[in-house]
Amino acid sequence: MERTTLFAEVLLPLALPKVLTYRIPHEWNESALQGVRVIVPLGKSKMYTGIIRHLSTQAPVGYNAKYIEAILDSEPIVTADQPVFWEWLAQYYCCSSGEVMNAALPGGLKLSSETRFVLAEEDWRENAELSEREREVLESLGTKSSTVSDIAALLGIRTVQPILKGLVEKGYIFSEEEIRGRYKPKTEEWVTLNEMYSSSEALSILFKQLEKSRARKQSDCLLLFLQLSGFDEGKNTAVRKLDLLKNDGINPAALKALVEKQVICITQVQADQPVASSAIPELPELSEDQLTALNAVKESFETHDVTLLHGITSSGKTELYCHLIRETLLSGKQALFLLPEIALTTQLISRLKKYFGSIVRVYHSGFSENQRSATWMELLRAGDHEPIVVLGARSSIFLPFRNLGLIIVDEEHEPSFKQHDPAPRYHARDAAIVRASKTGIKVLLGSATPSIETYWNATQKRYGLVELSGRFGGIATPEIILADIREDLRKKTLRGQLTTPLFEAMTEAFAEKQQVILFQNRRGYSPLWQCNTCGWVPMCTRCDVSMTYHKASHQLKCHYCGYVANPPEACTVCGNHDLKMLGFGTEKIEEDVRNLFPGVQVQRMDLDTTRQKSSYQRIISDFESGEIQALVGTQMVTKGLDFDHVAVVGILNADRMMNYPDFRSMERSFQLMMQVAGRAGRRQRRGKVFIQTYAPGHWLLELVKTGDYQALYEHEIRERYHFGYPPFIRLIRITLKHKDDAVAQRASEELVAQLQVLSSIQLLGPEPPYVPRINNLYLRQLLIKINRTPELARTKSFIVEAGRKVQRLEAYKNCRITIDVDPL
DNA sequence: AGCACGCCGACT
DNA sequence: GTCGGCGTGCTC
Repeated sequence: MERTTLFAEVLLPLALPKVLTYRIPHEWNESALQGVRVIVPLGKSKMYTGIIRHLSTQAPVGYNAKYIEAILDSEPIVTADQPVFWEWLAQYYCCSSGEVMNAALPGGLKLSSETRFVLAEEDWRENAELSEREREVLESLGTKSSTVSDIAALLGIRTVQPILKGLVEKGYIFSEEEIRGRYKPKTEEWVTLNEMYSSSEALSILFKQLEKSRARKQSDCLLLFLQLSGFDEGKNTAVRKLDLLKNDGINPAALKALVEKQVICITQVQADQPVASSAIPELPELSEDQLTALNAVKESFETHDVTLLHGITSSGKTELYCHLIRETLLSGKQALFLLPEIALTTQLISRLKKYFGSIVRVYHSGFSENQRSATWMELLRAGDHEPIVVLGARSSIFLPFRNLGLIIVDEEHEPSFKQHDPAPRYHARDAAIVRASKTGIKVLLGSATPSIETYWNATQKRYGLVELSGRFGGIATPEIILADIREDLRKKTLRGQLTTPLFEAMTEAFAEKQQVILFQNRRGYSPLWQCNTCGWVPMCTRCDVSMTYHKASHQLKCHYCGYVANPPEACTVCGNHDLKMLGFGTEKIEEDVRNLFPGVQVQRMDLDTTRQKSSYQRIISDFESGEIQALVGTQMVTKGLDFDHVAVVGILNADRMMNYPDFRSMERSFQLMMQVAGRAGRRQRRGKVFIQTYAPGHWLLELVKTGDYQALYEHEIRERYHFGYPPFIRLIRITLKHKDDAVAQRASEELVAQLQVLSSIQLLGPEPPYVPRINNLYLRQLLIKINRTPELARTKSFIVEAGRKVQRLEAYKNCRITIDVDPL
């Protein structure tokens, strides 16, 4: 009889332009389902994990489909709506669905093969015709198998493929594909009684037989099993193998014999996850303001899917979120709480865990692949009404919730919600809103300083808006003081980088056993060295930026490509030894504080001091315990930290961020400064915030001083309207990279020419960005402004196609083009 | 992403 | 010459 042959369109986690079609072996016709994972060969020898998107009986035309190698799941690994969501994201953010899948699935669920080379012929030494390198490879394979990269490292060359190929052909080695799946769900072995022996009669016969064959151990074992399984009470429950074996006189051999006689069966059962205790806890009561706001949010959800909660720092948004989460869980749905990555490693987690206990799952890059895969599988297998709340970074919008009811996006304005590189360059907040809109999920955006776009959506009634005012628990807003750096320069009283007012406040704070946080948005010691004679500046050899001096390691580092060099003894142009340092970073501030306040414990917190994951935690807890009195850091010190004894906060150079050439720089600076200021004086007393500046009269600083978000919004939205920026238009940024500056320029001009035909867009550029060369590639940027048009999707595909057309041209084919939709 | 193929400089 | 770097194109 003729059997149907099935073909599967398989989505692979790669930047492939389309899905690939594979053939399904007949014996798997029944188990090949949409949404299950399969292992497929791709190219010469690699195996990848893919997901079946569609099944068809139609053989593809023009090529012979390869067979799928294995089916990994008996049930779909994704919920039905997920691939649809992926495709939407791929289209919106101009990338392939494979790239979205790659970002969505935790690593542990993406098995792939690794080619390992194994020695086949022990007597290779006899052969005199082997080259030195071949001998070296065979020698190392004598002890253990290796991967291609192992061998490349061993030989110190890159092209090892020909050598290996030669050895395979000559029969000295062979390769094997080892499929590496990193996710191993914890399983336990459970023992059950075979149906045959469920009656007392059958059992007594069995016992007699065992006695006859002197299988004493076996009958002991069986007896104990029956006891544990509650046989006497007429029950026949399964018993954990471990529980059985931990009793004296029970040995594995006896158990094995019983299994062989088919008296009992041993089955692998997925170990119990810390089962979500379905009890949904009570929460501390809300203040009157919070309760009013909570009711307002709920009311708003009746007419809006998305609501913005605008509440200043420590106005108690978290408690409100918790109540909302609780109500969602009570209604039988699940909740997702999105936070910027960095805020996830802090106190908030312990707070939520305290409230919700085992219902909470945390999901971000700090967790192992196995743990993340476990969370994924747990959500997938959870009952529709199982109460679960996931606390996660941006990638948790991809989790397979069965019955999601609420998404909270805290610190909605945070730029880290947007993935920068690699594709998909998605914004988790926007993606959450899209995911929610298709399924009736409610989204709550929370921020003390909402992004201009979000606030605009709220004022346009597209989103609901709830204002939460008043600091929670009677904490006073900090006093903000502008410290004029020029004044200290004139009087020559600048201490290191500290102005007199900041210095004095710090002195007082330390005397009163209070703590200080200093913020400088730049790491290293000094970002710029300059020859005092000729003006020469040490630059990165691969990028067009000056090298930053790091004193601790006594090195010059490029913050763009990571290039490291030794600091020059003298100017390489004029030979003069007179080099001066301009500008300052966190390292310099740390040194200043150490010099100015001997005896005060200072700690720096930036990328350089938190390379290992644990060090971040350690610094936080040392600061919390009071072991450290002064914390000097970059952005890191601004996120999600609450400390009780911070009397003084210093922002060391407000001007740099305000002068950054970007249409969002005022908004950003305002958000950043408000956030840093919020670290001051959490309880008991009013904290002081010093903003050091060369321009104390700047309008933005005045607004920061009064914390006037409304005024900032009014100002910014007018500018955005006037100059044509979001939310009034949509932005797409195209970056072209080429090793030749002129080619990059010409290619971008060609792209402009291609795009000129679109009537609904305006083009800005091409122009070299702020840093015009990174890693030896010259950059050009093109900003596309798209008017609000219903043809957005078509415009985007036109842009993607235009990019491809440019790349197809002979002269520009090795030009790299990246498209960033809604760039930040 | 990884791997093969093909082109070209700098070594035996 | 040929080894090995590097760019380019394809993968069902």
